[in-house]
Amino acid sequence: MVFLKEQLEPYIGQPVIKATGDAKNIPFDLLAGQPLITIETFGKELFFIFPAFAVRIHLMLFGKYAINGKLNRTLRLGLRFESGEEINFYACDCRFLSEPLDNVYDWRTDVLHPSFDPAIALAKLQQQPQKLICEALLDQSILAGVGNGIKNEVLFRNQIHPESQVGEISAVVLQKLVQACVMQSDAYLHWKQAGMEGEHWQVYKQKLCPRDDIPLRKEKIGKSRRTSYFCDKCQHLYLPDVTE
DNA sequence: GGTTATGTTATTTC
DNA sequence: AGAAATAACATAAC
Repeated sequence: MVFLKEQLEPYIGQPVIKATGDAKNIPFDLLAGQPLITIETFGKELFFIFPAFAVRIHLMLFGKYAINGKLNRTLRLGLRFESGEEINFYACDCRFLSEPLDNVYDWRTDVLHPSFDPAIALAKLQQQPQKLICEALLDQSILAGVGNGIKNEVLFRNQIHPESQVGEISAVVLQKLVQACVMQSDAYLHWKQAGMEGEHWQVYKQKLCPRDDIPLRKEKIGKSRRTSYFCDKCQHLYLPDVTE
């Protein structure tokens, strides 16, 4: 969402002339005339901040947007600005927030936020020792913004098997993983900015392990059944010692 | 044409 | 009641 925020920065300061769409819980009439104070992001969420409220956008799996254009589908939320330019959102989740964002979001958990605090992420990971590492990294309350691609890349690059249990991984290694999530998220943003999205995945959506050319495993792991791409040969599995 | 997929929340079930 | 499983949403690509 940071990528989208950057593209929308020209609209900051402009009043919304008209708001349209089929989003529930969005007061389209109230939006008209409101000046866009600023735009914020938290993980995969984007916020349009107005003087007395905010509008939250989450693209989920299928969300799309068009800047100064329309897509051939049902409009969820469209904002036209004073300059005549507009932003249109489709198939996304929109919410109206009347509470200050600081009361709802802890910016220190957002991997791309300047105030991200790795010590908090580490502590939260250690509070869930039974969790599988592949699920823990996707937990938005621990590492907001980390998605399935970044999860797979971070685990491969640190040679950690996705089915490893958090409690069996040392603090030093967990710390490395947290750091890697930040670096990988940062790198992903740079790829997007360079228009080279998808060209830098080492394992995500790939067939062969780049280290030794053997086939990668692709499996749905854990309660959330999200796909993990991994190499059993390169990635070490940390499990409790069952020899009693 | 069936399955899968950058994700999360609501509902149902136990 | 509360945890855990399942459904729901919505759309393009393989």
